[in-house]
Amino acid sequence: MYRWRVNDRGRETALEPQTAHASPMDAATGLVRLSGLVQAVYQRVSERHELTPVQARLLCVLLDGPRGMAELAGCFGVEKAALTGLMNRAERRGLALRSSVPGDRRAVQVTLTDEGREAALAFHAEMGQEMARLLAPLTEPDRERFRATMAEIVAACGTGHPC
Amino acid sequence: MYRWRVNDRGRETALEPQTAHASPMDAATGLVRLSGLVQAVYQRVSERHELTPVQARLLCVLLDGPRGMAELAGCFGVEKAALTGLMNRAERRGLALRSSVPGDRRAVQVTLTDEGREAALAFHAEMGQEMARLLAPLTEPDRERFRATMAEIVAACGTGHPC
DNA sequence: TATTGTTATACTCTATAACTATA
DNA sequence: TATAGTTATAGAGTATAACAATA
Repeated sequence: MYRWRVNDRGRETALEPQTAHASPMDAATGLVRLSGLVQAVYQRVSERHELTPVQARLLCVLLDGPRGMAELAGCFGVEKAALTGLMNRAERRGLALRSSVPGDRRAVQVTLTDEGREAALAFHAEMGQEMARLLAPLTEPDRERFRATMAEIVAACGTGHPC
Repeated sequence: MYRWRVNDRGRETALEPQTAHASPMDAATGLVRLSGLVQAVYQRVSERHELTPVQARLLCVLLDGPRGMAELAGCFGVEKAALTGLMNRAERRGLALRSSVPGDRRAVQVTLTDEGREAALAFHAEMGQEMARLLAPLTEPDRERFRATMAEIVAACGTGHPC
């Protein structure tokens, strides 16, 4: 996506342009590529910690405190039925567990195990390092400006901000 | 910037609600969140075109021209066995097809159907619009600077850039 | 022997729909 | 009735390993 270029004849260019960037990358392409980079790192760091990306995300959300199943489903933007399987696997791996909620006998509370908390913290720390490495080529002023602009975009788009 | 807003009585009020945190969003968090935003849009646009995100990506890659199965697998960073199922579904939906390669009777060439090309172009166009919308809150100079910085990051990290 | 692609199997993630239990 | 969560079923995407055909 957004990697190809169509020449002025409306024909696709051949396999060559992998390195030749005569025209600068447009903003849409930059966003998609940057996002792809971050996702790739996320997956790689997850694997390094023997987690799937979704599990890593679950653990990180739970670092903020216990959550209900429906709450987590809303967090992830998936149906609550999907959380059941997700939690079954997380529980089987000893990363999180369900406990009953005193006031409501329908509800369960999902909490991290000690192992899950350790994994979440380790994952989070390593992601921080990897993201810093991604920004390492920038000068400090550029980095700060980039950070502020990202924050602005996220804030402006924060309509449905799940978690 | 965006820290103050004038209310309907003409008075300046701080807008704390969700965005004005005591501590600003750090760069790593910004990258992960921004990436999440882009991925969410990618998925939403894919669904709007009755594609899965992976199918949308496949079609967009194929806009550059025919590709072999192993080549596509490398593109996607997955095992070639995964491409078989991916292509089976794409072919079943009439988006792409396999054809034989004259010089090599082992190989197949994957090409877009007319329908697949239309879908890819429509998807690509809409993604461009959505990404522009994401950047709409920025001032023009900020947007240009942001674009340039993204390009710099992607270029610097472009060691393994698949496609 | 190396490469291209497929098949078989298993697992994760997700959606939908129907269901139970509780509020 | 509404809410919290589960079960059942289906499908997409992926990995691994074994395989076929061709180079």
